[in-house]
Amino acid sequence: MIAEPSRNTESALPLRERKKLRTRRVLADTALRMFLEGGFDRTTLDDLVDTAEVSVRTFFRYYSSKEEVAVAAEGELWEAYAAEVERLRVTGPVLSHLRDCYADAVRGLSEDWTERYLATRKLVAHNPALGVHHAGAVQDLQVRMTALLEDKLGIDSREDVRLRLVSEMALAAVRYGSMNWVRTYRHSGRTGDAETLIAEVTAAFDAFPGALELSPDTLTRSG
Amino acid sequence: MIAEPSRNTESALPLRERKKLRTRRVLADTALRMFLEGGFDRTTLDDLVDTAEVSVRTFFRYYSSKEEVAVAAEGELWEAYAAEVERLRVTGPVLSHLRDCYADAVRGLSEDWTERYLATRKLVAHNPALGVHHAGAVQDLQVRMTALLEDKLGIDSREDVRLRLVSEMALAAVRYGSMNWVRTYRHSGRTGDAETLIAEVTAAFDAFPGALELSPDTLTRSG
DNA sequence: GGCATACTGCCAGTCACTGGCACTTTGTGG
DNA sequence: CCACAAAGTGCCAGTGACTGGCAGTATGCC
Repeated sequence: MIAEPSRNTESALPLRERKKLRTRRVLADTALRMFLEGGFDRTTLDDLVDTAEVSVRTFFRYYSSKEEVAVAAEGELWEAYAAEVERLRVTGPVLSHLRDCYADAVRGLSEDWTERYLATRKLVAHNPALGVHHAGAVQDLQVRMTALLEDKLGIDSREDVRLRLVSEMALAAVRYGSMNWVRTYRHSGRTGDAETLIAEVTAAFDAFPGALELSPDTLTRSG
Repeated sequence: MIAEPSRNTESALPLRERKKLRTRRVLADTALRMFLEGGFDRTTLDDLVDTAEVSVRTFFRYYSSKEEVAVAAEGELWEAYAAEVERLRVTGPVLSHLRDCYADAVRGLSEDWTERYLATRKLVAHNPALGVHHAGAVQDLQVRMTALLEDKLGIDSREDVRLRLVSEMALAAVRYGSMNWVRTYRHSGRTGDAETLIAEVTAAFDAFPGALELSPDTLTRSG
């Protein structure tokens, strides 16, 4: 649920803050590596904290669960996405706006994020418990984004059905686009790139009008 | 993830099966009652199984987690929904088809289901852990429904973006509609009724075209 | 350098969840 | 009616995630 601040301000912080940031990062990196190598279930928290050289108690001051540290990279994305939606003024169709915010958010992430994210997604794909946690995080984001849009547009989502549906659709597009992106790299050792991810997600956003009309009669095989 | 068979066949089963069904039901009912009265976190599994008069070991032969038994009523709905989608042939727009399947599924559930479902949703609303579990269950259902539609329509969801988006939209409508329905009864002791639930969800389904165009310019306050 | 504050580690505990084995109950065939 | 196999259940002794409390240590501020 909590993510690193953006990359450019890293070194201008007081020593204590830099240390915390570093611990946070070491934990996430170690976790990702160990979970990928030894499996999420078979790697115990004790193993992890020993390797990362912190105590169990400290671990829980940084991450609220074993699941959360595993998907830390994804958490960064959600933070950035929410921040971008909060930052920009809405012009034009809301759905297109959310599509563009996603692209901006991804572009603003640190250099090595793409690789960590791809690894995270592969991990999630192999583990049901992480899948559940992932679904929960997306749901949280959706609640958060709906609240942001309510403020910005001055609509109450309880009165206007469309507002909540539009954020549901946005997250659906994000989920679906990323899934396709991950699939591209499955079994290949290649590292993904951010622009391809953005392209996949954008395509999913833009496919909404067509999806509404999908029916067995009008079915063309290729779509 | 597992639900009771439909109501009409209950008594025609061998003794052993009826006993199992009864245990399953006792566990779900007891859990719902105890969690509502004493809180989900503060009620331990030991408390629950003592009251339900089964051993811990047996509990886990019926439900895979404390969370699952708490949302058993919702599990029944997902089972029924998936079964309905599997049963019926798709005619006309897929989204409308999924909307109608939902209505049929709800109508096919047992008499007291509505009340249990409403109680379940209130419980979920108060507990983050249950919210996460709920999100995971919806995600599972979505994967399952996508697979069903792939078979029925002969499309590969990896090739045709629209197929997966349509099931994302269906589940979004279901989520949103039920949320509104639950909100109606919040704080009131009244018990909800199934037709109102169906009406809310149907309205959400039908609001999709409008949601696509939602923009700050074309905003009418009422929607 | 001294002090308040924040961060960390250790300890002991709770609780969800699991494998293994012995026991009981149910359905079945002589 | 009585075995006998199969299915269901309970007990026990674990493992592992997570938490509260307290004492020790480091950092930032004067």
